Formats: sequence, C-alpha cells, structure tokens
Amino acid sequence: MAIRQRAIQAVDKEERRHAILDAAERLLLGAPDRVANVAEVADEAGLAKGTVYLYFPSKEELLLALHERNQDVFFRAFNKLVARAPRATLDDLLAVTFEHIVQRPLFLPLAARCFALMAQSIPADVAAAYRGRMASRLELAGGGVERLFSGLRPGEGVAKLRHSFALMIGLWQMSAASSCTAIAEPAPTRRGKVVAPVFGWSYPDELRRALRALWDPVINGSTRAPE
Amino acid sequence: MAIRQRAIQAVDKEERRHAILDAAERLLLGAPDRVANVAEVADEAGLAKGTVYLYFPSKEELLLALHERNQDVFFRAFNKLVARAPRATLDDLLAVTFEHIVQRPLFLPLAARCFALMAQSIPADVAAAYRGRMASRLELAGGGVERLFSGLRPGEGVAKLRHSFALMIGLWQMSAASSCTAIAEPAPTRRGKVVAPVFGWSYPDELRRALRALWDPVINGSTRAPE
Amino acid sequence: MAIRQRAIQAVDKEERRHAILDAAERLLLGAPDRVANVAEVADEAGLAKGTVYLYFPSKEELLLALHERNQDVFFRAFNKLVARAPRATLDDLLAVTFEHIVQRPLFLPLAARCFALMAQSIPADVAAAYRGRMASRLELAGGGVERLFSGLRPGEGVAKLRHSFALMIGLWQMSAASSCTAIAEPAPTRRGKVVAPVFGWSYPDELRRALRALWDPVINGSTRAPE
Amino acid sequence: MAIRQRAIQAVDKEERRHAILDAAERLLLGAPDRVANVAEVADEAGLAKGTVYLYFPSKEELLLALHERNQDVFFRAFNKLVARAPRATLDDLLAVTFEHIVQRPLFLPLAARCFALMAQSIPADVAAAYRGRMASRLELAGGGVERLFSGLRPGEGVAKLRHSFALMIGLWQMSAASSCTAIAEPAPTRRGKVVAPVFGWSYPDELRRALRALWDPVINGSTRAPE
DNA sequence: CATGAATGAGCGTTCATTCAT
DNA sequence: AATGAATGAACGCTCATTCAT
Repeated sequence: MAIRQRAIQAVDKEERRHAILDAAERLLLGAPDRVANVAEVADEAGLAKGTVYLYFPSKEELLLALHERNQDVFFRAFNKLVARAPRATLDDLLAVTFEHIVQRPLFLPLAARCFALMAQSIPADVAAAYRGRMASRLELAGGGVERLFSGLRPGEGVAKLRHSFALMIGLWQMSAASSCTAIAEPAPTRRGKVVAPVFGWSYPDELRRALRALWDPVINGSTRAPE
Repeated sequence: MAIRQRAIQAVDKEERRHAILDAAERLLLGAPDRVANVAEVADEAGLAKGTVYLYFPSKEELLLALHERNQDVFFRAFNKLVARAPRATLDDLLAVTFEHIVQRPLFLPLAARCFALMAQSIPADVAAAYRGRMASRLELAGGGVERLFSGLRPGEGVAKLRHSFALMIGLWQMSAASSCTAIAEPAPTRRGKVVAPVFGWSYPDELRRALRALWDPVINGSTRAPE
Repeated sequence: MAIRQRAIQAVDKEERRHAILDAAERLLLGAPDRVANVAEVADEAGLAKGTVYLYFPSKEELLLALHERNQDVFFRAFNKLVARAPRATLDDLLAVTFEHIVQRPLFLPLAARCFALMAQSIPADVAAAYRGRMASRLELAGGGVERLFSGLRPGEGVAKLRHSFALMIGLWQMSAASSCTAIAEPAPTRRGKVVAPVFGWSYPDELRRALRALWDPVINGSTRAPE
Repeated sequence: MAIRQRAIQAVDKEERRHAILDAAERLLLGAPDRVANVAEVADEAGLAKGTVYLYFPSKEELLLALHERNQDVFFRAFNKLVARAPRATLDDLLAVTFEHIVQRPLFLPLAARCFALMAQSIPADVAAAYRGRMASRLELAGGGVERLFSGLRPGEGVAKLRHSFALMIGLWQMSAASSCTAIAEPAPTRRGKVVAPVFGWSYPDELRRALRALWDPVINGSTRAPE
C-alpha cells in the first residue's frame, strides 16, 4: 500500500514519525468529534497498520505525542517572543497564544483528550515523563514572563501561565466543542417565570477578556496593589 | 433480580430515576478512573439492564443527568447563600464552592466527561437544551452575585462565574486526575543551565489562589489581606 | 442471524450451551488441524459472537468445556461397564476406550490442546478446578477398576488409568495427528549405511498392544501370553 | 546490531545455526510457558530478524530443529550406554533418560509443542522427513536394546521405546506443565460418600514407576520385585 | 412496566514473513 | 550474507442497545 521508501536513517525515521502525526492531525481536523482508529491513521499516512506501531507504542501515546508537538510549537513561539528585544507586550503574548492555540481547531480538543488519557490509558511512567516535560516547559516560559513583567513575584509567572491554560481549556470545554456562539434557549425557572433570554458568548472573546483580567494587574506600570 | 415493584406513579418514576443515578454515582465514586457500563449500573441499582433504558435514553444522557444533578445541588446552595441576609463574603462563596465541587471527588471528572460527551455522543438538541439550562443557572447565580458585589457591572457576574468554572475544570484537568502534588523532576534548559527544581502544586491551593485573584479586584472596598 | 428463540429457562440455557459446544465440535471435526475462531463457532451455532460469551467466559474455556464433555461421556460409559454384573473383562474395557476415545477423531487432539492451554491461557483457579474434577473422575474410575481386578493394590487402579491415558495421549502425538500409518522413509545413518526400512505402525494397534502389556499383569488369574 | 562476520564457510554456517538454536533454547528456558517470537530469538542471538530466516525456513522449523537437537543428544547418550561393555542395566537406562529428558525443563514442553506443530504448521514433506529420522533413531536404539535384553523379541525393543516415549510425553502433559504435585481436593462421589482425599502425584516418581512396570517383565532373569 | 438474552459493530495489537538496501 | 523496516492478516473481546417474553 505504501510506495514510500524505507526510513533507514534516523532523520528519515523522524520524518516518518512526523508524517504519521500529520496524518492523525489531518483526520482529527477532518472530524474533530471522533478519534480516528489506528487503521485510518495508517491509511492516511500511506502506511500499513503495523508500521504505525514501529513509531508509537500505542494509539494513546500517538495522540499524546501529537499534543506535545502542538504544545512545543506554541511554547517555542511564546519563548521567542518573550526573549525579544526590546519588549513584548501583553497584546503580543495574547496574539501568539491565539494564533497557536485558540485558532488551531485541534489544540484544545486534543489537550482535553490527553488529560483524560493520562488518567487511564497511559502507563504511569510515560505519564510522569510527560508531566515532567510539561512542567519544564512551564518553568522556562514562566521564568521568561517574570523577566518581562516586573510586577510578577518569583513563581508567579508559572502560576499565571498555569491559570491561563486552565482558563483556555476550561472555557473551551464549557463552550462544548461546538456551537460556542449558539444562543441558548430561554428556560423556565422553578418559579415559572421566564428568565431573560440568555445571550450566547463567544469563546475567543470571553477568553480574551478573562486573560486580560488575569494578567493586567501584574503588568508593570500597573499601580494596582498585587492581589 | 430486582423485586422492586413497578413504578406507576410519576413520583415513583422520579424516585427510580434517582435510584439509578445514585447507583451510577456510587460506582463512579468507587472507581473514578473508569466509566461503569450499563450492566453494572443496573446491577448496582438492583434493576435489569433494560430498565435503565426506560429512564434514560442512553448511557451518555444518564451521565449528563448525573452531572446536572450535581450542578443543581451546588447552584442551590450557592444561590441560597447569595440571597442570605445580611451579606455573604467571598470566603463564604469559596467555602460553598469547595464543599460542593472541589471536595466532591465526582464533580469535576464527571463534568469533564460530560463536556467531551457533549461534542460527540449527545444528540444536538439534547446538548442544546442542556446548555440552555446551564446558561439559565449561570444567569440566575450571576445576577445574585452582581447584587452582592456592587463592584460588578451588569453581565460581569455571569462572566466571572464562567471564568471560575473554567478555572476549576481546567486546573483540575491539568492536575491530571491524580498525582497533582507530584514533584516534577528538574530538567535542563536549552542553555544548559539547570532550572530550579519545579515544585509541585496542589490543586485546591492553586485553585483558591486563582479564584481569589479573579474575584478580589471586583469586591468593593475589600480590605482583605492578600491571600 | 439467529432465528433461535431466547433461552430463558435454565434447561434451555444448558441446551444452548451444548449447542455451542456442538458447533465447535463440528468445526473441529471438519478441520482437525486448526482451531476455529470464535466468530466461526458462533456462526456455526447460528448465534452472534457476543452470545458465545454469554455461555463461556473465553474461547479457551469453551475448548476446555468441550474436552471435559468428551471425557465425561467416556467416564460414564467406563464406570457403567465397570459396575456391571457379573464381570467386565479387559477386552470390554478396551472396547469402550476405543469406542469413546481412539475412534473419536476429536478426543485426543482436543485433549492435547487443552493440556497446552492449561499451562498458559487458562486462569489458575479454573485450571485448578478442572484438575480437581479430573482427579475425582480418575479416583472414581480407579476405585471401580480395583474392585474389578483383585490383582490391583489400593491406588494402583488410578495409577494404571493414568498411565493408560498417558499412553493414549503420548502415542497419539507421536503418530502426529495424521499420517499415523505412513511408512517412514529410510534415512541414512551417520555411518553412511542405510538402516533397514522403517516399518510404519498403526496407532490403534500399537496402543492396544501397549495397553494390554500394561494391564495384563494385574489381571487376576490371567493366563494370557502378553501381546 | 550484530558485528559478527559473515558466515561464508559451511562450518561457520553450521556454527551460526547452532547459535540461533542456542538463543532459542535460552529464551525457552527463561520462560517455559511462552514461545519467544522471532525478533527475540534473533536479538538473543545477536542477529537481525531476517538473518534467522537465512538459516531456518520458518519459526516452526526452527523449533523442530531445536527439538531434534535435544533428541539427538539423548539418543547419542542412550546408544553409547547400550553399546557399553559389559552390560548396561535398566537402572542405567533410566538414569540416562532422566538426565537428558525428564530433568531438562525444555525437552518435554518442546516435544509437545512440536507434535502440535507437526499437525498444522509444518509442510507435509518436512514433517515426513522428521518422522523418518525419528523412526531411524528409534530403530537404531531399539535394536541396541534388543541386543541388551534377550527377553525382547525382534521389534519389541522399538515398541517398548515408543511406549516409553509416549508415557513420558503423556504423563508430563497430564501433570499440566506445572503443579504436578498439587494435592487435589477431595470430591464427593455420586453415592454421597466421600472418596479418600486424592493424593497428588509427582511426575518423575510416577514416570519411574510406569517405566519400571513397562520394562521389568522383559528383562531377562530379572528378579526385581515389581515396582 | 420490567426483564435479561441476544446482538454485532468496532478496535487495538501482535508477529511471522518479506525484501529493499 | 546480513539487515531491519515494512507489511497486513488474524482475532479475541466489550458493551451499548434492542426486543421477545
């Protein structure tokens, strides 16, 4: 089925690994609500099912690897921005965040899925290793942010980043992976009165507001007493 | 297996419905990382498998109903507190939140599961209806909060509540359903230097800090000592 | 796929259980050298795959059950014969053995397969239970034999039966499940000389001789010249 | 992975063939209940998977070759003993049998496995050839035995050897590859009486008894008390 | 209403074998 | 000769759902 050549060199192998991740990504993008099975991924990559298992020990770890690749792309861009002279602003950080996370239709569903996997299907040691890498990424980025915004106390950068991620994930899930701007129907209260029509909310807008509220107080020049 | 009588009266039916939810809850509490299958739920409820389907159209909607029941319990307590004279403080609100959400080992895993379900297995109309009810609950509670804290502009109460939920869910997922206080290994940075050891974080503590940071600014004349 | 009725009564269930065993037996008879997969068994029984798992916890235990059914048939006939008045002879015992074991093309292959299963795929407790039942059957039959042939000391009946089974199984395996009467090719020895052509041997004949040699000495007053 | 040189000379090839068999043997000894896969064997031998297939046409024939090597070792020792002046006794024969077969944890499981293979996975001609070699070995050893024990008629030596092998294999399988000395639970008989507790039996003891009973009658002038 | 027997689609994984390098 | 990347057939088992009783 595959007309590809064999990946003998380490670089070729890495490339093929990415080709499989690409295939999985494509399928996930095509149908965000379902998880492709391994056969489909292999097929999409132009490989045999067994070949996928040469590059990933299990379907779950494939998904985790895909998620981590997404994260890496984001963190690289983020860190690059933070290190930039003279100064990155909060708007810059929000921009890069939106570009790599919010506007990628894959990032958040995959993140959520991986959080779930971590608790059940991923071997403990693999999960621990992932968490270690994740913590390192946060540390690194958090340190950069602290250097950027002098209003942050040591450790507060990581914490704010963590809260930001939590907001992204949480709000996204509340927006229910679809229909996030849907206007919810009015619903009767227990007293029989009808509440004023519930206005929908848009995930990106709401997230932007929330992140602003989270970060504004700590941006230097701020005269707000910290927390 | 069940010697229970038939539920003919509407009240009996409602009672049996709750009995099934109770059974599901018990099983979920017993093994938080796996989803009980319908046979187990039926068994635990002392009913036959088919009977469950007389009360819930699908396993997913059963789970959703259970989640909504949990939410209702919380919102009832929350609203009662908000309506209380003379004045509830932020600490009171946090207390009730922790009591009904954070300290219930079921609430957050179930919430996360339901968000995932919503996107795939729940019929669109059912999902929309759920979202409508959820929005109503938020509206109601948000209005109460706005009356409580005069620093809030119209609509800001709902938004803050939404953000609070998002933080709860998001942070909980990041704590990965277990090992939330695990100490991550130190990891070398790209520059070769070794970052200070990453300290673990405890979900409840971190959440409390994040919620305080979220709400403190809007509490009028708060004289609270930070953190 | 199935047009059968539901097996509600315990008797019907037992019947269906046997129907599944029958199906497996038919398939095994049709192709003695391969093990049918569960789908085929279900199909042959006119049932769905899942239904098989309502009656047997695993494919392995299905095979074991089939083997045990075969054994039971034999032991019942054997014990009945032993208990018969006035006296069963060795020839009678051999006859019933050949009828139920040697001439059943299924018995020995299945027995061999089950011995292998026991060591790897069958849960320890199930295997132990089987061994217990097997030991009981042997005890019972062995006791009968001891009463029949006064030349046997206590415990020798069971031992002889065990040896007989071992001979049946072992010789059958050496005859290699097929081609048992095949004339083996002459083969060169190390010295280059050619050994006289090896004469084939027939499993039933050889077994009969071996069993006779095993039992003749203990038959009281036997004047039979061995072999 | 292997830095071994190429095996060009016939002797080198033979040596490498044995190296592969050695590797398979080591793995089998390490985990008697499972069959190592080809990758493991190759790895253990320090070779690549494909290389194994240069020396053995299939995994099955590799196993068969290993079994045959074991057999050869036994037969060589046996024949040497038989040819020894002045006279080998039955005890000597038993000793060599136990040394090379019963006490080798590999011999019997492998033999059983090979008998099973023979019936399904081994090409007919290969199987026939094996059987031919096996028959020759038996002929040769049987002839020796007949010369040793004058009580044996022509052909009876081979037959006795065959029966001995059958007993070894059969009894070993009945001892179920483990737990051969397990004490079976007492079980009620049909008459309600309780049979005396079934005593476990040890494979080596039982085999020794059976072999003695098999051979004693034909040993000329034997004055041995039975058993 | 209640039961629980029957269904069958769905899927991850293994591994002997091949063959391009 | 040696390698090891690629293949893909094979298969046991689960479990949400249905529906005859």
